[in-house]
Amino acid sequence: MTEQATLAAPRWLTPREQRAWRAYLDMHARLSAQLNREMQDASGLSIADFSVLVQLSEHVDGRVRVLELAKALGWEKSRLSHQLTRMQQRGLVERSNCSEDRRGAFIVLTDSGRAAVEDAAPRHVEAVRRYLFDGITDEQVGALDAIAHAVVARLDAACAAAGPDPCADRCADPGDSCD
Amino acid sequence: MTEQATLAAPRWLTPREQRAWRAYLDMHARLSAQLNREMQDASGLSIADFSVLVQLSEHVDGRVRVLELAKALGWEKSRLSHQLTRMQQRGLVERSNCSEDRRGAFIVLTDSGRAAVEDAAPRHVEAVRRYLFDGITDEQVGALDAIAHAVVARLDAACAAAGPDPCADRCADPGDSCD
DNA sequence: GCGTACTGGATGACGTGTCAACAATACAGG
DNA sequence: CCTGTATTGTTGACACGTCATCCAGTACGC
Repeated sequence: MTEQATLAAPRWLTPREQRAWRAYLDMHARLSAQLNREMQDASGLSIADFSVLVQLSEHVDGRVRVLELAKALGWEKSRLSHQLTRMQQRGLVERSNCSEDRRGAFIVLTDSGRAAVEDAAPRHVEAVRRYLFDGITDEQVGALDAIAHAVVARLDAACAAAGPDPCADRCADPGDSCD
Repeated sequence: MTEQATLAAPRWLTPREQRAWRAYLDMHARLSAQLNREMQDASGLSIADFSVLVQLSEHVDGRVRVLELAKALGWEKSRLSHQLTRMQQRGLVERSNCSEDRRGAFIVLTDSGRAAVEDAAPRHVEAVRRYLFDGITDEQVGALDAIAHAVVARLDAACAAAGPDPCADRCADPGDSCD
């Protein structure tokens, strides 16, 4: 930023760190925009649509409870609910009620939804490879993984420290999100 | 994903790559959510607000043309315009017209905006350090930087290849975004 | 000067994300 | 059984992003 802080000398980032941080932000913004755009153009799906469809397609019967889905994706239930509403309107999924627990709902993958995800997946993998993995070394893949796990561990720790109870919505680990 | 593709054997990610990719997605989702939440709680600003304010505060007179700002942030002009509208309503910035080019507009940092960014910055840096840099080695900082630059270079290349003209809106490099 | 093309910027529509509140059901204890 | 509490899921309000479009003003060829 501009000048030294008002009190308690904030440890500003070193030039190295600043450079890495800015590069990281830039990378993510552009990479995610590009992946989204390509998927939208090629298959009419957003990355969010795709992630949901992938989860559903990995359940044999293509039928999952909402909260289970939310946990698998690492999303808040409200976010998922909105997303499902939109996807339902486009015929990608359906809701069906659950007889064992009448509060609950099953989300069901439609044929159209299955077709969409199967069409989109190979293209998406190619894109991820093209922009990311084809451009970095095997060592860098390892570094990326290590960094990501380290950061997630720190977030988990902060979450647990802040208050064991309330974090429930966002502290779940995403089983696996896509690809 | 689930099974092999319909045609032209898509090169699926290796387990290593899958693991890294998922970890990366998870890290980014959670890190950005956390940084956003902390800034919102502590200073009432979003990361987007903050980025704009930082840019403005780095111009001596706190007065920048919209397109220049958009280029510095690496944002589309429309996104910036919406953002500025919201920020103006909250008194963080003002718009003033430009006499040299009567289409144009200057964006001016208000006192309130300056106070907000100066309050938020040290806390934000601390958070970035706490969740990211304090948890990784110096080597990993280098790796992160290298990876990010490699990816951005590939995106630039794709952008240039696709058509030198139309990419204009999103191909600009962000001068520096925050911290 | 005049028509045409380009530029700077705003706007509206719509998809997306967060938070807070809510409804309905489940369940535990008295 | 009845009452309080926790859980499942939806909704509404609002911030944010993208795309397509529009408008005013500038620039440029003639």
